[in-house]
Amino acid sequence: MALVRPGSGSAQPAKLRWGELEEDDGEDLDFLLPPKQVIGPDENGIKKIIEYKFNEDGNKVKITTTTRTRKLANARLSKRAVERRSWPKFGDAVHEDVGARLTMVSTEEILLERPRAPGSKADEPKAGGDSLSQLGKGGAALKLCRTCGKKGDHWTSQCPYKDLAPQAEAFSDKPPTSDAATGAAGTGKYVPPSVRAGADRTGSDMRRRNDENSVRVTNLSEDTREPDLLELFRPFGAVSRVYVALDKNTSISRGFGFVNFVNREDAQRAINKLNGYGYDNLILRVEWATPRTN
DNA sequence: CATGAGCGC
Repeated sequence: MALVRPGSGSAQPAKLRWGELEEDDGEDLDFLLPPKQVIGPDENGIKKIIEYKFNEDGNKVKITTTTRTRKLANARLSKRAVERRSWPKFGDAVHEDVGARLTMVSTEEILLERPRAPGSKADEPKAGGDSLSQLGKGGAALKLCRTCGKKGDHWTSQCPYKDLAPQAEAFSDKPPTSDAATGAAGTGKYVPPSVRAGADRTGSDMRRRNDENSVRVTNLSEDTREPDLLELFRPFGAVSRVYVALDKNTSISRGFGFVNFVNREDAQRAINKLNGYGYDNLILRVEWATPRTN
Protein backbone atom coordinates (compact mmCIF):
# COMPACT_ATOMS: atom_id res chain seq x y z
CA MET A 1 0.00 0.00 0.00
CA ALA A 2 1.28 3.40 -0.98
CA LEU A 3 1.06 6.42 1.20
CA VAL A 4 -0.26 9.44 -0.64
CA ARG A 5 -0.11 12.86 0.82
CA PRO A 6 -3.10 15.12 0.17
CA GLY A 7 -2.46 17.29 -2.84
CA SER A 8 0.46 15.26 -4.08
CA GLY A 9 -1.34 13.86 -7.09
CA SER A 10 0.56 13.08 -10.24
CA ALA A 11 -0.93 16.08 -12.07
CA GLN A 12 0.85 18.43 -9.73
CA PRO A 13 3.98 19.98 -11.30
CA ALA A 14 7.12 19.00 -9.43
CA LYS A 15 8.12 21.69 -7.02
CA LEU A 16 11.63 23.00 -7.25
CA ARG A 17 13.74 22.29 -4.27
CA TRP A 18 15.64 24.99 -2.55
CA GLY A 19 18.94 23.71 -3.82
CA GLU A 20 17.71 23.54 -7.37
CA LEU A 21 16.75 27.16 -7.66
CA GLU A 22 18.81 29.14 -10.10
CA GLU A 23 21.30 31.30 -8.36
CA ASP A 24 20.56 34.36 -10.39
CA ASP A 25 19.83 34.41 -14.05
CA GLY A 26 21.97 37.50 -14.57
CA GLU A 27 25.43 36.55 -15.70
CA ASP A 28 28.29 38.84 -14.92
CA LEU A 29 27.87 41.49 -17.59
CA ASP A 30 29.95 44.11 -15.88
CA PHE A 31 32.45 44.10 -18.71
CA LEU A 32 29.79 45.77 -20.87
CA LEU A 33 29.80 48.84 -18.60
CA PRO A 34 31.89 51.96 -19.10
CA PRO A 35 35.02 52.01 -16.93
CA LYS A 36 35.08 53.67 -13.56
CA GLN A 37 36.30 57.26 -13.60
CA VAL A 38 38.01 59.15 -10.83
CA ILE A 39 38.00 62.94 -11.02
CA GLY A 40 40.03 65.12 -8.75
CA PRO A 41 40.72 65.78 -6.04
CA ASP A 42 40.47 69.46 -6.93
CA GLU A 43 42.00 72.31 -4.95
CA ASN A 44 39.18 72.01 -2.43
CA GLY A 45 39.96 68.36 -1.82
CA ILE A 46 36.79 67.19 -3.56
CA LYS A 47 37.09 63.87 -5.36
CA LYS A 48 34.45 62.32 -7.59
CA ILE A 49 34.11 58.69 -8.56
CA ILE A 50 31.79 57.79 -11.40
CA GLU A 51 30.94 54.16 -11.95
CA TYR A 52 28.24 52.19 -13.72
CA LYS A 53 26.33 49.15 -12.55
CA PHE A 54 23.31 47.06 -13.41
CA ASN A 55 20.46 47.38 -10.95
CA GLU A 56 18.04 44.56 -10.04
CA ASP A 57 15.95 45.22 -13.11
CA GLY A 58 18.94 44.80 -15.36
CA ASN A 59 19.12 48.49 -16.22
CA LYS A 60 22.34 50.36 -16.42
CA VAL A 61 22.72 53.01 -13.69
CA LYS A 62 25.35 55.62 -13.06
CA ILE A 63 26.69 56.06 -9.54
CA THR A 64 28.54 59.18 -8.55
CA THR A 65 30.38 59.27 -5.25
CA THR A 66 31.79 62.53 -3.96
CA THR A 67 34.37 62.47 -1.21
CA ARG A 68 36.47 64.96 0.62
CA THR A 69 40.13 64.21 1.07
CA ARG A 70 41.92 64.56 4.32
CA LYS A 71 43.12 68.09 3.92
CA LEU A 72 39.63 69.31 4.35
CA ALA A 73 38.61 66.59 6.74
CA ASN A 74 41.34 67.77 9.05
CA ALA A 75 39.26 70.79 9.82
CA ARG A 76 36.93 68.54 11.76
CA LEU A 77 39.67 66.94 13.85
CA SER A 78 40.98 68.37 17.04
CA LYS A 79 44.18 70.38 16.86
CA ARG A 80 46.00 67.74 18.83
CA ALA A 81 44.93 64.97 16.52
CA VAL A 82 46.14 66.91 13.50
CA GLU A 83 49.40 67.61 15.22
CA ARG A 84 49.92 63.93 15.96
CA ARG A 85 49.84 63.23 12.26
CA SER A 86 53.08 65.12 11.82
CA TRP A 87 54.90 63.07 14.41
CA PRO A 88 57.65 60.92 12.97
CA LYS A 89 56.70 57.29 12.65
CA PHE A 90 58.59 54.71 14.59
CA GLY A 91 58.81 50.96 14.83
CA ASP A 92 57.25 48.98 12.03
CA ALA A 93 55.26 52.00 10.90
CA VAL A 94 58.45 53.63 9.59
CA HIS A 95 58.15 51.48 6.50
CA GLU A 96 54.55 52.39 5.86
CA ASP A 97 53.31 55.09 3.53
CA VAL A 98 52.28 58.28 5.17
CA GLY A 99 48.74 57.84 6.32
CA ALA A 100 48.54 54.31 5.01
CA ARG A 101 47.68 52.98 8.39
CA LEU A 102 46.81 54.76 11.54
CA THR A 103 47.30 51.70 13.69
CA MET A 104 49.94 49.01 13.55
CA VAL A 105 49.77 45.45 14.66
CA SER A 106 52.64 44.95 17.03
CA THR A 107 54.86 42.00 16.26
CA GLU A 108 56.71 42.33 19.50
CA GLU A 109 56.76 39.11 21.50
CA ILE A 110 55.31 39.47 24.93
CA LEU A 111 55.89 36.53 27.22
CA LEU A 112 53.06 35.88 29.61
CA GLU A 113 53.49 34.06 32.85
CA ARG A 114 51.70 30.77 32.96
CA PRO A 115 48.69 31.37 35.15
CA ARG A 116 49.13 27.93 36.69
CA ALA A 117 52.08 25.85 37.62
CA PRO A 118 53.14 23.46 34.86
CA GLY A 119 51.91 20.00 35.60
CA SER A 120 48.89 21.23 37.44
CA LYS A 121 45.92 19.29 36.25
CA ALA A 122 44.08 22.50 35.78
CA ASP A 123 45.79 22.56 32.42
CA GLU A 124 44.18 19.40 31.24
CA PRO A 125 40.56 18.77 30.47
CA LYS A 126 39.12 16.81 33.32
CA ALA A 127 37.28 13.61 32.68
CA GLY A 128 35.16 14.08 35.74
CA GLY A 129 32.96 16.71 34.23
CA ASP A 130 32.41 20.36 34.51
CA SER A 131 30.91 20.54 37.94
CA LEU A 132 34.45 20.92 39.10
CA SER A 133 35.11 24.06 37.22
CA GLN A 134 32.21 25.76 38.96
CA LEU A 135 33.66 24.77 42.26
CA GLY A 136 36.18 27.49 41.90
CA LYS A 137 38.57 28.12 39.12
CA GLY A 138 40.67 31.07 40.07
CA GLY A 139 40.54 32.46 36.58
CA ALA A 140 43.52 33.11 34.41
CA ALA A 141 44.84 36.16 36.19
CA LEU A 142 48.42 36.49 37.20
CA LYS A 143 48.59 35.91 40.90
CA LEU A 144 51.45 36.73 43.15
CA CYS A 145 51.37 35.37 46.64
CA ARG A 146 52.99 37.69 49.16
CA THR A 147 53.31 34.94 51.73
CA CYS A 148 55.23 32.30 49.89
CA GLY A 149 56.31 34.41 46.94
CA LYS A 150 54.98 31.98 44.40
CA LYS A 151 53.55 33.31 41.22
CA GLY A 152 50.58 31.81 39.51
CA ASP A 153 48.90 29.47 41.94
CA HIS A 154 47.06 31.66 44.33
CA TRP A 155 46.63 35.00 46.02
CA THR A 156 48.03 35.71 49.44
CA SER A 157 44.70 35.04 51.12
CA GLN A 158 44.62 31.57 49.59
CA CYS A 159 48.17 30.63 50.37
CA PRO A 160 48.35 27.08 51.65
CA TYR A 161 51.12 28.16 53.97
CA LYS A 162 49.41 31.31 55.12
CA ASP A 163 49.02 30.22 58.72
CA LEU A 164 52.49 28.82 58.92
CA ALA A 165 54.22 31.92 57.69
CA PRO A 166 56.01 34.17 60.14
CA GLN A 167 53.62 37.06 59.92
CA ALA A 168 53.89 38.18 63.54
CA GLU A 169 56.37 40.95 62.87
CA ALA A 170 53.83 43.22 61.33
CA PHE A 171 51.83 43.21 64.54
CA SER A 172 54.68 43.37 66.98
CA ASP A 173 54.90 46.20 69.48
CA LYS A 174 58.62 46.41 69.11
CA PRO A 175 60.36 47.19 65.88
CA PRO A 176 62.08 44.10 64.51
CA THR A 177 65.52 45.06 65.66
CA SER A 178 66.39 42.05 67.76
CA ASP A 179 69.67 40.30 67.18
CA ALA A 180 67.90 37.26 65.94
CA ALA A 181 66.05 39.06 63.22
CA THR A 182 68.91 41.14 61.94
CA GLY A 183 71.36 38.31 62.36
CA ALA A 184 69.21 36.04 60.29
CA ALA A 185 68.90 38.51 57.49
CA GLY A 186 72.58 39.39 57.54
CA THR A 187 74.20 36.01 57.78
CA GLY A 188 71.58 33.74 56.36
CA LYS A 189 71.86 31.69 59.49
CA TYR A 190 68.73 29.83 60.43
CA VAL A 191 66.63 31.30 63.22
CA PRO A 192 63.74 29.17 64.45
CA PRO A 193 60.39 30.92 64.19
CA SER A 194 59.88 30.70 67.94
CA VAL A 195 62.96 32.82 68.51
CA ARG A 196 62.37 35.39 65.77
CA ALA A 197 61.42 38.94 66.58
CA GLY A 198 57.75 39.28 67.31
CA ALA A 199 57.27 35.59 67.81
CA ASP A 200 54.64 34.36 70.18
CA ARG A 201 56.53 33.29 73.26
CA THR A 202 53.59 32.48 75.47
CA GLY A 203 54.04 28.81 74.86
CA SER A 204 50.98 28.25 72.72
CA ASP A 205 52.03 27.61 69.18
CA MET A 206 49.70 29.69 67.07
CA ARG A 207 51.11 28.32 63.90
CA ARG A 208 49.54 24.97 64.53
CA ARG A 209 46.19 26.31 65.55
CA ASN A 210 44.20 24.82 62.72
CA ASP A 211 45.57 21.37 62.72
CA GLU A 212 42.37 19.93 64.09
CA ASN A 213 40.36 20.91 61.05
CA SER A 214 42.35 18.44 59.12
CA VAL A 215 40.75 16.45 56.36
CA ARG A 216 42.26 13.32 54.93
CA VAL A 217 41.81 12.70 51.22
CA THR A 218 42.54 9.23 49.91
CA ASN A 219 42.22 7.53 46.55
CA LEU A 220 43.86 10.41 44.76
CA SER A 221 45.34 9.64 41.38
CA GLU A 222 49.09 9.78 41.55
CA ASP A 223 49.35 12.88 39.44
CA THR A 224 47.16 14.96 41.68
CA ARG A 225 49.28 17.73 43.12
CA GLU A 226 48.77 20.15 45.94
CA PRO A 227 47.54 22.96 43.67
CA ASP A 228 44.90 20.57 42.38
CA LEU A 229 43.81 19.76 45.90
CA LEU A 230 43.67 23.42 46.76
CA GLU A 231 41.53 24.13 43.75
CA LEU A 232 39.23 21.32 44.71
CA PHE A 233 38.76 22.29 48.35
CA ARG A 234 39.15 26.05 48.23
CA PRO A 235 35.50 26.70 47.29
CA PHE A 236 34.32 25.46 50.67
CA GLY A 237 36.21 28.04 52.67
CA ALA A 238 39.61 29.29 53.67
CA VAL A 239 42.20 26.54 53.36
CA SER A 240 45.24 26.87 55.58
CA ARG A 241 47.25 23.98 54.21
CA VAL A 242 47.24 21.35 51.54
CA TYR A 243 49.58 18.43 51.54
CA VAL A 244 50.03 15.49 49.22
CA ALA A 245 52.08 12.60 50.58
CA LEU A 246 54.93 11.75 48.23
CA ASP A 247 57.16 8.76 48.17
CA LYS A 248 60.44 9.87 49.62
CA ASN A 249 62.54 8.26 46.92
CA THR A 250 60.47 8.49 43.80
CA SER A 251 58.50 11.65 44.58
CA ILE A 252 55.47 9.91 43.18
CA SER A 253 52.28 10.64 45.01
CA ARG A 254 51.28 8.01 47.51
CA GLY A 255 47.67 8.67 46.63
CA PHE A 256 46.56 10.51 49.71
CA GLY A 257 46.85 13.92 51.21
CA PHE A 258 45.53 16.38 53.73
CA VAL A 259 43.65 19.62 53.58
CA ASN A 260 43.35 21.89 56.58
CA PHE A 261 40.55 24.39 56.86
CA VAL A 262 40.49 27.51 58.95
CA ASN A 263 36.89 26.82 59.91
CA ARG A 264 35.60 23.48 61.02
CA GLU A 265 32.20 23.99 59.37
CA ASP A 266 33.84 24.52 56.00
CA ALA A 267 35.79 21.32 56.45
CA GLN A 268 32.59 19.47 57.28
CA ARG A 269 30.87 20.80 54.20
CA ALA A 270 33.82 19.80 52.05
CA ILE A 271 33.68 16.30 53.50
CA ASN A 272 29.96 16.06 52.83
CA LYS A 273 30.30 17.25 49.27
CA LEU A 274 33.55 15.69 48.15
CA ASN A 275 33.49 12.31 49.82
CA GLY A 276 32.55 9.94 47.02
CA TYR A 277 33.23 12.64 44.44
CA GLY A 278 34.60 11.43 41.12
CA TYR A 279 37.97 13.00 40.43
CA ASP A 280 40.34 11.85 37.72
CA ASN A 281 38.33 8.65 37.20
CA LEU A 282 38.69 7.75 40.86
CA ILE A 283 36.21 8.04 43.67
CA LEU A 284 37.64 10.23 46.38
CA ARG A 285 37.44 9.37 50.03
CA VAL A 286 37.27 12.47 52.16
CA GLU A 287 37.04 12.18 55.93
CA TRP A 288 38.23 13.76 59.12
CA ALA A 289 41.85 13.00 59.69
CA THR A 290 43.02 11.63 62.96
CA PRO A 291 45.70 13.90 64.44
CA ARG A 292 49.19 13.31 63.24
CA THR A 293 51.20 10.83 65.26
CA ASN A 294 54.57 12.19 66.15
C1' DC B 1 45.58 -0.48 50.28
C1' DA B 2 46.42 4.10 52.56
C1' DT B 3 47.22 8.98 58.36
C1' DG B 4 52.12 14.13 56.22
C1' DA B 5 58.37 17.07 57.09
C1' DG B 6 61.82 19.68 58.01
C1' DC B 7 65.10 23.42 59.56
C1' DG B 8 68.36 23.38 64.35
C1' DC B 9 68.85 28.00 68.72
